[in-house]
Amino acid sequence: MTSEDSVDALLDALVRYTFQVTGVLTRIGAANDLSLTQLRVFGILRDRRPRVTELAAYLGLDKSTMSGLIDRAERRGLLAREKNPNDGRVVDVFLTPAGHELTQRLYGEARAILAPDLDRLRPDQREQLLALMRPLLEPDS
Amino acid sequence: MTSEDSVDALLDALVRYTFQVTGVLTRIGAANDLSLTQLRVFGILRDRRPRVTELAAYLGLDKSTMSGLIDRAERRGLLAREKNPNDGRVVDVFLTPAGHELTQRLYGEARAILAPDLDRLRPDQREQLLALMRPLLEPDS
DNA sequence: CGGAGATGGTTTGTATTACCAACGACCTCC
DNA sequence: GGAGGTCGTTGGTAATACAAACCATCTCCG
Repeated sequence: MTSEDSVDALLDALVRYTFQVTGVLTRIGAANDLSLTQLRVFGILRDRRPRVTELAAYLGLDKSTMSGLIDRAERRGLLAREKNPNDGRVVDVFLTPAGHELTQRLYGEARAILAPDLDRLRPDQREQLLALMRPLLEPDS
Repeated sequence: MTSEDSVDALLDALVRYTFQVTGVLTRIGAANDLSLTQLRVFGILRDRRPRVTELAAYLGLDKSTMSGLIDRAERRGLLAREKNPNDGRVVDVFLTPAGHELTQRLYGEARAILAPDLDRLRPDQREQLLALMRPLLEPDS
């Protein structure tokens, strides 16, 4: 059962760290009039162009929640909607240049806050951590 | 600059994974009528007995937000308030037995969902990941 | 002592986030 | 060329979040 314990301890650390990062991101967002959810939206849109329903699925939110979320961000010129040419029902969502810029800037701020932690790790440890983390980001989960 | 890149890539992976875990926790919470924020509250209270302001500081929330949050959870018997005997202004917050039980159960659910990912790592990799992660959880940040 | 100022938490008011149910537009497939 | 399904929005309600104003309590200095 040592394997069980090792999973438990790791899970605990991951969740704890997740909350910690969440706190940092919440503060950064607040400083820029963005909620954590909007930050998550932007994080997803960085390298994707999903339809509304896909976006909702990624975030675990209802599609009706997405409407308002997209509305407000669109009104601020940070992202945009576009009817999918292949299917008239579908609406694709994507970052505007201003949205990309803002996202980049916020990631920069996050970096400035979180990086000092990571800097405490040796370069080879960082590589190791990254390598260990990659399988956790696989699409299947 | 390879060191910079390594930090960037790692930070990106961490944030991405954080969002992934956040999604999982949001779903688990929703299945139990709890918001992500409440989950975070319970996560903190697992091993602490903070005053309202401390709790707000941990979460990056305003103290006025905490009042309602605590109200609702208290009404459900999951946590409780108690006047601090040393300072009449201060209100300490802590989990009730029912709250501890629920928190335990939810962590069990999170484990059931996230553990399969972690199981894909070899035991020694898990130890390694945990060891690498520990310094990130130090109090200072 | 005794009050002035600071701190801790709640209350009030408003915007955002989130769900569900119902709807209108569009697609699919027979 | 419908019937039924899918996609996104709208309307209604509750929870979440902030800021400002408030009362109670504590601190500390005269």
